[in-house]
Amino acid sequence: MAVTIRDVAKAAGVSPSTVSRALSLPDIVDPTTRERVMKVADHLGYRPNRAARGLITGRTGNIGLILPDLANPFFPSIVKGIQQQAHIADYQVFVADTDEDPTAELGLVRSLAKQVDGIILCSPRMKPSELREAATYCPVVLVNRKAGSIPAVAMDNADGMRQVIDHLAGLGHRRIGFVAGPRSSWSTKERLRGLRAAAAAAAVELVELGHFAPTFDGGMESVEGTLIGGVTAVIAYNDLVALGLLSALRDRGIDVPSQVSVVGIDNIQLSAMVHPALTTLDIPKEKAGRTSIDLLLHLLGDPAAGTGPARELPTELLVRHTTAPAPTTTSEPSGRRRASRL
Amino acid sequence: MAVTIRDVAKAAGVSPSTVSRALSLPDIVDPTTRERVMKVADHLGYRPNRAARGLITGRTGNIGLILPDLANPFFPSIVKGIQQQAHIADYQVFVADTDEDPTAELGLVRSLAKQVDGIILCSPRMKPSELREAATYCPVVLVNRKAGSIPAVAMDNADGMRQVIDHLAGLGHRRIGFVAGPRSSWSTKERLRGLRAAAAAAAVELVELGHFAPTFDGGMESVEGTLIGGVTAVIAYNDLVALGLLSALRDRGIDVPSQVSVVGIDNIQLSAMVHPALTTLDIPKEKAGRTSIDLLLHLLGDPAAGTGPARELPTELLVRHTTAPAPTTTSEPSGRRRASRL
DNA sequence: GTGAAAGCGCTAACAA
DNA sequence: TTGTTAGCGCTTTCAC
Repeated sequence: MAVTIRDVAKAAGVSPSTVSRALSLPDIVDPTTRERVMKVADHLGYRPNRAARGLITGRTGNIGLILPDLANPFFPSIVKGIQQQAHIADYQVFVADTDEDPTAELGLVRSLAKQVDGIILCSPRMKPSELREAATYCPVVLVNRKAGSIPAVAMDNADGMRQVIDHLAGLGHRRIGFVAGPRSSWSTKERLRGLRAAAAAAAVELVELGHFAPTFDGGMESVEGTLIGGVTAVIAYNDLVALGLLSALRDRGIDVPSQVSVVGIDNIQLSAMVHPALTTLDIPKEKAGRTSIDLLLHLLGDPAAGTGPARELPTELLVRHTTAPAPTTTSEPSGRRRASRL
Repeated sequence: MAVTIRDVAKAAGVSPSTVSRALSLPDIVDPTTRERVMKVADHLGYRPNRAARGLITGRTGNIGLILPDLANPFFPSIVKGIQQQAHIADYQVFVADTDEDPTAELGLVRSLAKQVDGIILCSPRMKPSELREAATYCPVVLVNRKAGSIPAVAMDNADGMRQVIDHLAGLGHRRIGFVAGPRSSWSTKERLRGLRAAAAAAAVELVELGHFAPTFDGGMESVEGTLIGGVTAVIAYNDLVALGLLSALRDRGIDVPSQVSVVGIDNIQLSAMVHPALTTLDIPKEKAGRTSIDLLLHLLGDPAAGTGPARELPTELLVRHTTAPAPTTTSEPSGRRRASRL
């Protein structure tokens, strides 16, 4: 078997406890001894068994991450942010994908709870009561969701939606559609709320085009409603939906820049790769990941922490292609502005 | 603290070992006792501490997954495949992203080895000697790589490259470029080898356009070489590179369908989302993930397994848009075939 | 500053 | 079939 703390102790001529201390609390052991132990440990290729350590300390050195769908490029970005910080703090990350199944979330929390020091729930779809239950199993941090006093990292949806509406309104759009995500999505509700407020403030009409899966296919399905909605611009739940919608519009021969403008949310890499590029609301995804784990680690170190308000991350509208509405639909002149094909 | 096996034992009026058996080897315990124990355990919300169990059984119930870059959509697909199977077998998955840093791989293997029953190395960039070392730390399965007798899952690069070359040659292309990935990538070497063989067999000229990062940006950078290479078609290391190249070609005013054909590899979701869609070589990614974990679990159950030959997964060329070369460059007629813009 | 001993939660001999 | 005992690898009192 592998080399244990006893092997090191024996080889270094000290007791296991001394080895343990030399590694965990270097300060309280004699420098000479410490050096020797370190050297021997290194030489033998000793690696502490974290499970054994966890058994006694109650700390596993692992954190869990539960998210709806790794296939949505939005999430890998967050995972990368989390991994970076986790690695620095010497934590390992369990990743679990629910495949957009809200009922799977709580079960995953339960089965993960014992093996981790904390769990980051990314865009959880579960009900508030379940969220509260989840938080009883182990420390939890939320991303893209707020619920009671559970520590959370979210984007500033109100401000983000305002940016999008103001931008489109400024171009002359007066009737703007919103393709919503799943009903169970907190972001859907928040964005809807933000859009309504912003639309009212900008005196434009917001047309709610229904709920769709937060995927490319979901976006394609939303094309019907978009067409009969009589809108000159559409805001999609996220970039994937926006791209699906665009694809379907193109399939139907709708000339996208001139007839309809589409704006996404998330700024996934892909949104800049298509041609023409998609105008989208950037969310600092890796930063959200980093913030969430910072919050969690802070919480673990100081259980009193985390009761503060949720962190709100700023968003930024990336205008890549936008167009004024066609003269047919509104009275606005179709100016020299570029087209939001995508 | 949480409810332990002793709590259950006490409440059920049996010994801890009976509880343990009732849960792990239900067959060898009296049905009546078993029922009672089960009920009490369930009622108390007992969840076995896997770390403690692992300490004694030597099995953690975890598996590790190390991959170069979650931001490349190719990898999340594999992760999803792995997760599915892992979940069924009641395994948790540690995911670690190296950020395309080959030197980080071995370190991750070492730090993960103790906490997992096995590791899946996805597209590892490390040297064969390091790979051999990695395999000494814990059971390892390779994806997109072969090395000695280490169990592996790989695509059939030779056949895949033949499909691509035959397709392009059939359209009349006589001078075909290849934008290679990182030198440290095994796939780069294999694909190069396959391409050379296929090109020779089809009597077309293969122009090696250099090595680039396996990313969108890498693809963009490859545009220079592509332009001076005098090729009518380009095969990219993967879809991301293909998309980057296409974007750069478009930026330079190169009319992509008529002047250059581009073919990708991987069939990431994205390749079907762009317009026009990218012709690409499909790799069964989720299946690769599932196969790799099947291999690993089989290996864990039966240490004699895994010495067999590597699994080779079939690939399939998805022709979405392709074009014959422009008449200027070769003598081939530019037929009625469609254009490989993307 | 260091060692001996106890025990984290669990399973695997070995008895009964 | 079940209980008792020992111990996985580690940390942490408590003596010294």
